[in-house]
Amino acid sequence: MTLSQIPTPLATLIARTQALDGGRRKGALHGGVVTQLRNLIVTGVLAPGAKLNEREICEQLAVSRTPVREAIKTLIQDGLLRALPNQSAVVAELDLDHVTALIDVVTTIEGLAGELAARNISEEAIAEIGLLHYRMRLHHARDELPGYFEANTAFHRKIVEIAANPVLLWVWDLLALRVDRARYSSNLWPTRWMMAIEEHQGILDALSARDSARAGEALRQHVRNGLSGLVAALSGEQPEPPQKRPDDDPVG
Amino acid sequence: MTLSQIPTPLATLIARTQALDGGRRKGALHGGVVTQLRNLIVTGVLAPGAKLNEREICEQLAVSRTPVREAIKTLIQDGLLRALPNQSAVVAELDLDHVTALIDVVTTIEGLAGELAARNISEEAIAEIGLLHYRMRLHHARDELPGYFEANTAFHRKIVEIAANPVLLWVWDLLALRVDRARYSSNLWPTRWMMAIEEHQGILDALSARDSARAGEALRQHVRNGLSGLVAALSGEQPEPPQKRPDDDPVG
DNA sequence: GGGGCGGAAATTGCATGCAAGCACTCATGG
DNA sequence: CCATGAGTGCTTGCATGCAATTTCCGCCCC
Repeated sequence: MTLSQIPTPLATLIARTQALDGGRRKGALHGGVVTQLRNLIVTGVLAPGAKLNEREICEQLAVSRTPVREAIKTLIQDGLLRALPNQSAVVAELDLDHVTALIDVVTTIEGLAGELAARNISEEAIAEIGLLHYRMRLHHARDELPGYFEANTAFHRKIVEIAANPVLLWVWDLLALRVDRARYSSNLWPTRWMMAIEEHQGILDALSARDSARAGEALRQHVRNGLSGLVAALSGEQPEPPQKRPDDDPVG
Repeated sequence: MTLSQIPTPLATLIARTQALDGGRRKGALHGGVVTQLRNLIVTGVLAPGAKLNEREICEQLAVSRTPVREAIKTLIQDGLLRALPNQSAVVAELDLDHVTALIDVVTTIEGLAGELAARNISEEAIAEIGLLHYRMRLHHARDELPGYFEANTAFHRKIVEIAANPVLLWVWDLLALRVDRARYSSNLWPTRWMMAIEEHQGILDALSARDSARAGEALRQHVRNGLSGLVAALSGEQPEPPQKRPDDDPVG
């Protein structure tokens, strides 16, 4: 079932983002296509298992096949797509097993980041983290989920940046793609908001105190809690059984 | 300084590997080019900072630019190359800082792998690990460094496989590229052989006993020792200080 | 002699053309 | 009615052509 057979939200979403001829600098197409497709996959607009037809993407993004092909290769490397030989790449499945597997790895990585960050952190960095924390609280108070998401990602990434370990940051960025994807495909978050904010406060405190062990442990707990809840949510709701497709229900 | 200006070991090495038209299956060129270039980079044949001229690679590998371009993009994703806009990709530097940064991350990842593996390990897997351990001892006894390298990598990767966490394996594979690269660029290993083998024995014992904590700790110690030694070696020899550039030394 | 500048060659980035392989259809036989 | 197989169209994989940008070189000016 290709995208052209459904009302193709792909088209509308891409159209809204103004294709990607904004900059028109020479080397911008490849990166632009990667970003576009990545967002579509992470946010779930392109459902797991969906086939990516190069030709269609070319038309929607108004570019030729070359950058699209390269972008697809990139996303395969990132693990967001699966490659089948001589066939369309498909959006990688979001197995429960896979998300479960993420828990241990991300927990470990973020724990390490917390430990390292607590050692290196400067007053300025503490202030930046605090700023992001309060941005999150603000978004929470206003019930602005997207803003909260963004600030949350920035908060965690900032900690990894403070850890001042480029390899760690690189790995974290790769993992964050998958975490975000899982996060977007679940939508029970309000229940964890309060708890997450308290945990963030604890992390901030530990970092401010430059307590390496406590920061690491706080982050591990926080990440494990979050991802475990996410897995629970996914295992409870994700089966998405009556995801009625418009061309079903032949009676109507 | 392009490759064509030096006796281009690239050519000879690639020629020896019989280009890559062996299989001639349709979808084999891209992967083949990636593998070729990756090996050249990891083994150090392509020195850090070297520019990769697409045209030259095309000629040497006897393929067109399309698969080469895609392969370069892939290697950029892997962090083995750095992309400059509208310029040739260059082989990523092998900063001491970067290798140092690897220590913490790889240590943590392998430690996690050890913990998980110790829980899941089957009798068959124990035997496989033991087999690899003794293959290493054999290669050590025979002073066969390449064989030892290979078995060593297989030993560590097998542990990660036993951990049965696909995300962990994915991350490990990515990190292994960098570790191998650093390892190839250093060449003091004989001094650590004996110690490494003892440590491997300890890891094997811990895994056999299904002692998760001990296995994790043994692996962490082992990896940290190895990588620290590697950093020490690199910082001692690698600075390649009198890498006299022909246009230096205006006195001469 | 040194530094700045103009132009040409070379290189990357993107678009397109062509062939091989897979999927889908439909007819055919059991 | 179901299984099977040939034919056709579509899709990917690779090769190649064209434009923009960088780089390199020689030249000119100071």
